[in-house]
Amino acid sequence: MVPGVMQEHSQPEALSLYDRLLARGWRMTAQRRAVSRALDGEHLHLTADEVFARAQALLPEVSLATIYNTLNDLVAMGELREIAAARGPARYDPNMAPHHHLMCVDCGAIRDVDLAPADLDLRPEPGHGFELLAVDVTLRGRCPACADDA
Amino acid sequence: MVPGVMQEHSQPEALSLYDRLLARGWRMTAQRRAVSRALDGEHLHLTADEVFARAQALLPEVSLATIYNTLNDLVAMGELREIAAARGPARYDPNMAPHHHLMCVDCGAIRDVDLAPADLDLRPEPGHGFELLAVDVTLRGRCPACADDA
DNA sequence: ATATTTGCAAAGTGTTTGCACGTAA
DNA sequence: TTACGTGCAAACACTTTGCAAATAT
Repeated sequence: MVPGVMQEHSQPEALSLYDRLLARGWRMTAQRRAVSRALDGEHLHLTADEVFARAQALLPEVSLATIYNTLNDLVAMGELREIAAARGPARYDPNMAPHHHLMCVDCGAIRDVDLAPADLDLRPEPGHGFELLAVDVTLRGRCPACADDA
Repeated sequence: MVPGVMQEHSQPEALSLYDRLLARGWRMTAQRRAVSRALDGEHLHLTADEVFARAQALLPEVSLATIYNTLNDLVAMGELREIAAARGPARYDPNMAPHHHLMCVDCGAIRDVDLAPADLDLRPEPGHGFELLAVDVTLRGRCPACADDA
């Protein structure tokens, strides 16, 4: 695969994070390449530490501070989103397509859920004068594995 | 108003947090009274520090550690909930009736929203085998004040 | 009387920052 | 060449914890 070359017929969303960053002309470094590759994949909801571990596997000298810097930059650029669901360490999701999350209250496992956002966005009522920008939905429950244990 | 005496015709939700705690036979101390009174009111979404400030106004010797202990106890008891929306310091909501939140992306102000939970709960589909327990909805937008500034 | 709660201060997480050095463009 | 990214270590914000003294029941 040739980085930076967009195929005419592919959906833009199909590009990897790394390719999207190149396409944007983002100043590329070994560290940023390691981070963006660490975030490659579907249904990923990694913490900064997990991204760090994956990035280190690709580039052992990378530092945690750089992981944080890069994650923050990506979020500010709109190429990554911070998941609202979790209380502890922040979790990051490279899938910018609209979707929501289902989180296990016992083990913290997160799955993607493709609820039609229309279910909620259609309601102009609850605005209270707010200009509505986004709707975050987090479903909470017990995953099959934890349900068995209980 | 007589604490601990439940009126036959009032909805149980109408009791103040303090009264609910008494009714439950919770071991009451000056500190816990100060905290539960600090949380009295509608549409409150206080941080631990804010609860601390309000509790100090009622009982100057109260400590922040006790605020945290008490808030955690109340959450564990199901008498208080931690709002998922916020990233920084945790925010606590004494209103246990089902409702959601609308948060200003600029100033962080939070308002309650009474979306019918049925809008989402009706969908058995996205369970992926999970036993669904709750649905958190956070609407994000710009509040009237911040919209004017921008 | 005694099991529980409190306060303090210290430790623990998770994240950010200042600054000298390194490097992509 | 130089504006920008990186690494380190220290600082930071928030929360939890261990233990001795205080207290509700």
